[in-house]
Amino acid sequence: MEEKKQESYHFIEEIVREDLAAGKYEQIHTRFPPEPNGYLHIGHAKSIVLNFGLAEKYGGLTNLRFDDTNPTTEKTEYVESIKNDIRWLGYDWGEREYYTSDYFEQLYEFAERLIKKGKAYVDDSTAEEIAAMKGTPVEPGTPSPYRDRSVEENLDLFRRMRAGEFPDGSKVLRAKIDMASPNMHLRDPLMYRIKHARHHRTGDAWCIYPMYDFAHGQSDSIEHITHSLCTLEFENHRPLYEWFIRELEIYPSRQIEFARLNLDYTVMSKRRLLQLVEEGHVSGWDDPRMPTLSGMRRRGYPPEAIRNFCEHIGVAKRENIIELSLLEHFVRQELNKRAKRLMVVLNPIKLVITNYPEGQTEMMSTVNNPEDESMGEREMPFGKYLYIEREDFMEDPPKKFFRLGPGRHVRLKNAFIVRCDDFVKNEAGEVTEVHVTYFPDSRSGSDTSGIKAKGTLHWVSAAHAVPVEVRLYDRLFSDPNPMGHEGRDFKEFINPNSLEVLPKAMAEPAIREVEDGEYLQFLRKGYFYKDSDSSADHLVFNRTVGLRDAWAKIAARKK
RNA sequence: AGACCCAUGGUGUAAUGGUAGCACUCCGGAUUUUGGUUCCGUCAGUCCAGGUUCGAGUCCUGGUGGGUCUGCCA
Repeated sequence: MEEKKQESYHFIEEIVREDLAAGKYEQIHTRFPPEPNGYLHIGHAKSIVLNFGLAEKYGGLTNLRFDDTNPTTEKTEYVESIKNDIRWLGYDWGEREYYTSDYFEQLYEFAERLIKKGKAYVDDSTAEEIAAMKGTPVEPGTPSPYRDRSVEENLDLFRRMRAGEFPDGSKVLRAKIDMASPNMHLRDPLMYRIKHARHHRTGDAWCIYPMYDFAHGQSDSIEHITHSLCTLEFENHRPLYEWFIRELEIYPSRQIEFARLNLDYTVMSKRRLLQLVEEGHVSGWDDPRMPTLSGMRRRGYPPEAIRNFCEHIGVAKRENIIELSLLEHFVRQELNKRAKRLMVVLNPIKLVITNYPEGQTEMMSTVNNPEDESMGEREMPFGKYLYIEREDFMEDPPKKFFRLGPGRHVRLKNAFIVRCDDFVKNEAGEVTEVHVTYFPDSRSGSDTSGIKAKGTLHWVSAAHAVPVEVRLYDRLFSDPNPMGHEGRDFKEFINPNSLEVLPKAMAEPAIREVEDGEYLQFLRKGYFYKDSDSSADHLVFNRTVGLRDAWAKIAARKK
């Protein structure tokens, strides 16, 4: 018997399927509409995957549209980084790259149309007056004294606004809807404001700019977007979105809202991220600790992992905070398949093999990736003096410690089994050297020693070691929800130890051949990625994410 | 205070009136020359109160809790 597993779809996909089944559209058309005023973050990735993914799956199209209606915050620099990030995620918008600013003339014409219908008017009130007359959710607003200007006067004034006759803030164009609506967005919302500012694309052609509410839905309509997907905070805007479309009698795009992505131990708004950058809490938008796509790329997150993550978190209307461990799960899943294994000792301590001939070097063969035979093998030099991880030796180890301690045996990965005989301390009481004897007949692949070693250590030949800088990262905030504390600033929760620099880790010689963009695993230490700060003689590696670590859990529990 | 929206294990998400399932996390075990990977398993959930129904996580009513809105930002 074949058990058919019922596929389930999220509510937006359900709507799309119903619309398609009902023949409402021949094909769906979505759009990803960033404002070019900052860098994309993982929250945008959810929207990108949703919009592009849906269209891809159902044979539709997705437009990339820059929502550039505010000339004072937007820059071409951001346009480029946004395009770069979308491409990196693996999506292609083809020729469909649009700008709301391309529609300024059309939007202006829409506005005149509403004025002529008596549905829009020019208001000379100040911003403060308009705010005061707006009322509150429980008290109706009061109509502006300019609300009943004639169509002719409104048209004349609006044209003169466009012509640049009036200074910033002196006049606005408002939709004439309902000053008593319980929905504040319907209390004569602003459509246009005067801004004598240079726009990054239209230059000085305009001095009036449409507001979001008078630009977004209309742009969707112009592009014949069938499903306009946005986040929950626009829910209250939907009646207005529909009002403009109805009054203008233009293509009826449909707005559907879903819950934005939140991750624990970080913040996810451009404003907050900008603050972290400007105040120097991080090195930039692409700091590897940032939840930006550029930060994650620099840290070594593969785009496939981010996509998988976005596809698995679901789409719903309920507020959520997703655990970072879920994202890390997808990162590890991807990296485990792909990362080239290397041996790098992060905190070195010297290991001396007392019975190994002085000056001798032999090559040890090791696989580049046990998960992928096609990645081949490489040779590692082995000698009398090695580096091992400081934490792999304990003078007085507890029971479950499978590593080195006086009298204990351990396997040096892809080499020999050694027994610890002795160790050397300095005046400060720190262990500086560990002395072992090796068993020549225990060589990997031809072990006839019969000795069992419970633990396996990574190592690097001291004579061939390449010093590198390693950067370890922890979560940016020490609180799972830094924004969730009323009356407290999110920056109070910044984790002061989110970056740890190890200036002199010791790597095997193969580290020199690591290419830019290559995914790595430093054996037993985690996944790593060459940082852009690297130069030929100074290599820097970011730890993308650690390995799951059963011992760390046991050790932590003991305390 | 008013309108709109939301409520399922620790987290996220399914179940479209008919056996509450999946993933992550946690915990335990097997395998392992990475305390990794892989495999197996355990614990754990429908906000509350009524109602409709043979049957309610699902529908209705009322609560409670949370979110959004009172920007010439998007």
